Amino acid sequence: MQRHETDPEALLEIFQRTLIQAGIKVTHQRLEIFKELCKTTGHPDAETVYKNIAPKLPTISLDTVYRTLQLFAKLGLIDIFGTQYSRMRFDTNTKPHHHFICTNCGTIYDFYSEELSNLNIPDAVRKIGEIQKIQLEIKGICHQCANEAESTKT
Amino acid sequence: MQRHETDPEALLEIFQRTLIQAGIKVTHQRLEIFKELCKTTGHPDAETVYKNIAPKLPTISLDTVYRTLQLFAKLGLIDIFGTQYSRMRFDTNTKPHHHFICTNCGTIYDFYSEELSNLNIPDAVRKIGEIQKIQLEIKGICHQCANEAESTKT
DNA sequence: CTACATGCAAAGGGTTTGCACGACA
DNA sequence: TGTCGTGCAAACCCTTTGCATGTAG
Repeated sequence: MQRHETDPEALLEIFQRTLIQAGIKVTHQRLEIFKELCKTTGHPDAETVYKNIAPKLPTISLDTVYRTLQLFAKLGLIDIFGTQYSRMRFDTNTKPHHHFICTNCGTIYDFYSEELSNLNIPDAVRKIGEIQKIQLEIKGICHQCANEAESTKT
Repeated sequence: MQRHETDPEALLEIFQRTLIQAGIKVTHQRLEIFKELCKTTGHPDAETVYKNIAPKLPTISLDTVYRTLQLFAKLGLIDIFGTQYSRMRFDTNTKPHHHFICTNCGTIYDFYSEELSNLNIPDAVRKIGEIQKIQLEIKGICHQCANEAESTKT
């Protein structure tokens, strides 16, 4: 079962418990970084987090923010977008299509579906902004990687 | 109207015409890079393209590949994923949700939809690999950016 | 022939790492 | 008090840029 909490206090408690269970110290920096993340919407980048907590922690450094965020991700407290396979990728496929992204090798597979290309978009989205492109993004492990893992087992 | 060609020759013709119309020279390098992209699936990164054409163009350099790919993207011949907002982004939202990504400021907005969280995934996808996570990714311009652009016009 | 494209090498920006000091349990 | 976490600075990787030479039209 997944955690679906939104209550700040509940989140903080989960945070503390998770760290303690993992034998990791609950430092001032880690606490502030986590609180900052809970507060923010818009999926901030490391520098934004850094700037926002700087008033409270004047001596913190950007690399601590990075290290802490990676730690949180390992503990399953947060999600990270972007780095693991953040190299630019290129393709000539200009037909409407969707993506299957292998989280192991980074390969992006295209697939097509008329149904998925004609989805009902909730009104909430129009309140956010003007839509240019809609794509389904499916993450998983491609069979090729799965097979390689299998054959390496031996 | 969008281009939906798959025939290699048709693609090459469009390629040549597009470059000529834009007053851009059809060099050996550009041609090979484009052909390589047409041939490949899996949205290669710059280095992969570079390695694949190296046998044909032993003196080509990686930066030419980058420059050429950016040029193609500007001309609308290809799509690029990843660089513009490739900084890592973090969030604590572990509820099932979808993303609206502003292509101007890079902000990621979350939205929710029960309907969209229970989509029919085509069988073709299962042939690619094991699914871990399904998210809709909507790209566009958020109202905040649109408003700022408006007020700057003056 | 001339302007544009390329190759080289070095710079740039975001992220990661090694090391010694500092702080939590 | 011992061990883990932090800050500093330098390294690292991918991508971009400046400049002189090469080449398509």
